[in-house]
Amino acid sequence: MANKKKSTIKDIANVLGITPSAVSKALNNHPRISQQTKTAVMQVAENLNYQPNHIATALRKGKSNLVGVIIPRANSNFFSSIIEKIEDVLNEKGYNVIITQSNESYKKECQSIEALLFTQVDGIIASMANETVKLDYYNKVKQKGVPLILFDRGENDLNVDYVGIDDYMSSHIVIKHLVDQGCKRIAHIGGFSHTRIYKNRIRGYIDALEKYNLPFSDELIYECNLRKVDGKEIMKKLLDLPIRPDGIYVSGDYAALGALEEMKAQHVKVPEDIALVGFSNEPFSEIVTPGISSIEQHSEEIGRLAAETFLKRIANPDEPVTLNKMILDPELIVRASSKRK
Amino acid sequence: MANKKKSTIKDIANVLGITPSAVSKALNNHPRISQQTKTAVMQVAENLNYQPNHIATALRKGKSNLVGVIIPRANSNFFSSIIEKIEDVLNEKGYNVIITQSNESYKKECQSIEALLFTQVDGIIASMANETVKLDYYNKVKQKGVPLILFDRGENDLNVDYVGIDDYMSSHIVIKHLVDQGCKRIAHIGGFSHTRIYKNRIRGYIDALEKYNLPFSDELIYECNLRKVDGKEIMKKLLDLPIRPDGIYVSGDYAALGALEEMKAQHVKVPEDIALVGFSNEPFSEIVTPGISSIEQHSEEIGRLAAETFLKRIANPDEPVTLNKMILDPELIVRASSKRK
DNA sequence: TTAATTTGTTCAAACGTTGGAACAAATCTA
DNA sequence: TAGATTTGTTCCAACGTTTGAACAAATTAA
Repeated sequence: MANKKKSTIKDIANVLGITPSAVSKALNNHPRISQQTKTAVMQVAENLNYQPNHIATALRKGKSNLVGVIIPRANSNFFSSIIEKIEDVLNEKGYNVIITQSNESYKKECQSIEALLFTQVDGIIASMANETVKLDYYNKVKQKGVPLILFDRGENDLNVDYVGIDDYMSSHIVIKHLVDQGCKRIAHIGGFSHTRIYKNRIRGYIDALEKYNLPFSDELIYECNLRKVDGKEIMKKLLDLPIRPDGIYVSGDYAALGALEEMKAQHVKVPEDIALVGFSNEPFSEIVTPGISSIEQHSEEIGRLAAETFLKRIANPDEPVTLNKMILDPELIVRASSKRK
Repeated sequence: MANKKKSTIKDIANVLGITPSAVSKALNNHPRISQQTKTAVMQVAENLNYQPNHIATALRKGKSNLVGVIIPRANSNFFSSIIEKIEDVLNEKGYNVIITQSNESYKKECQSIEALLFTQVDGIIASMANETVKLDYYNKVKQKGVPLILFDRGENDLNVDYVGIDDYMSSHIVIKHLVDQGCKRIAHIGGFSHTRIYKNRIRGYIDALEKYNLPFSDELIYECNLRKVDGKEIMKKLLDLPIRPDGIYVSGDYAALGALEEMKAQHVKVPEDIALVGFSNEPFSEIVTPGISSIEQHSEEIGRLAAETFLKRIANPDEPVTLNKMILDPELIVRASSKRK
């Protein structure tokens, strides 16, 4: 039969004929407890199969050792490797990680925040949903004094720590590459510009076009949810233009895939007729034919930095929180979809 | 300035000049508390922006309202939609979900279990890592009386609730389809047979071959980690055989993708020369060219059932736990990679 | 009118752990 | 040898909530 009843610090104390607080101190390696009792306590704890009650500790200490992570959707390599890294770093320090998905919905995101605050997490590491424009819930987190770290999808106005890549620069890198490959008319399939990262990529795209003296017009730029279907449909419109573009820069690999599919369907040669570059280097991008060139965002690095920033915040709770941006350099992985030479 | 100090039940009691226990009862809608005080308490709670301290409740009640979910890797549509559904169902009932990834590693999985037990979760819903053969840690969960529900990657020997599809039947469906398409020599790229689901698929494959009087030999079957590279390498070996197979059944879409890539590289026509069927219907499977036929596992349904089973367990804690398998029917999505007619 | 019941609240202990204050015993200092 | 210091432990209150028992007041029953 399983020994259902859990043993507590009290049980250990009873066995040894000492007080619970002595046991507690022994377990926490308090300097004033003799080595002798410490080893005795360890021994008995082992025998009784003692497991500390984390909840009691949390109540007493006023911290839960839980960190909440909010992501739009786990269903991408980018986010799942960030999480993996965050877990690595935080588990090391005795924290557990609660992951919730917003599914790109503002409402679900608010619920997640509520739930995490309710669970008394010691901090929240989040990437905002596409839909999110109102910052009220995030402000609530800040107000409660719960450390908040944003990554990838952030927002300057919140004035908190942020980890991400340089989106503006990414666009410049992509456009330069396409220009180098001989593209003269480059379209952009972007995310919605109310999300900061997509806005920056759009800005970067427009500025880079100007820099290289390329034509820009409204018919060359689209904003969407960046799902595969979105890429496909927008590609359709782009192919219907009187003058087709000869290069496409897409802000997400799923959408790029959709675009690629449509081009194949219409027998457009990639990259000869139209060169294609995606974003975030999903595993399938290297798999499809032709492989899709894409921007690698160094997700592990982002995860590591986000976790470490949280730890730093916890260590210095009095330090005032300000906008603290950690910006990593993007890297373009060139594949067949844009390699003409 | 933010009002840092959190208000407690005591504060409400002080304002109203009643005792904390009256407040607690009012908040919990105790029948013996007058409607009058109830509304008064609600009012004050609202004013003070009172947030119940979940940890204190957890300590007092002996339950955390946290449910742990262990998955091999979030990086697949299958797992991320299961999680989404589990969250849906459990949030509804006031539970929060802690997600951890084992990354297919036994060691990481054990750590996850430790961490979840340490966090005092009220139950664990898990899908086992590929690597896992020893069940000691899962037995520990059972022994502690923490409800354990397995999905997809389960193990009969644990004698707990299990939700998954009929893997044996899946193989039969796939083989029948390939036979219908005229395949005479079908190979299988499977997962490691020490994992129950992969063993069942292998058994199904072998039995189905026999049923249709098709040749079987050791050179036609491989076990691997089902990553893209694995599929690619094994495909290489299959193409080097003196007599090539004319149909390939792969136990995972990533590996199927690798196999497809290799066939394209060697100018094998798919499905004319070799027909291909994958498993788990990842989003990219319909995207690539040719689209990969695949088994749809009804992930939302699996998630829903797993969560509901947990709730049932919690509601009837005294009911003895036994092997309780809930098996869903798989569905083959036929795409270009295997459609010859 | 008295006893029994119902209603609304308070009391007190508990959940398991922690940590500062208090205290006795042992050791050191001058 | 008295006083100061160190060492090892106990004491006690606290973290915020819950809950059964107790109790007084109000209501009902007989």
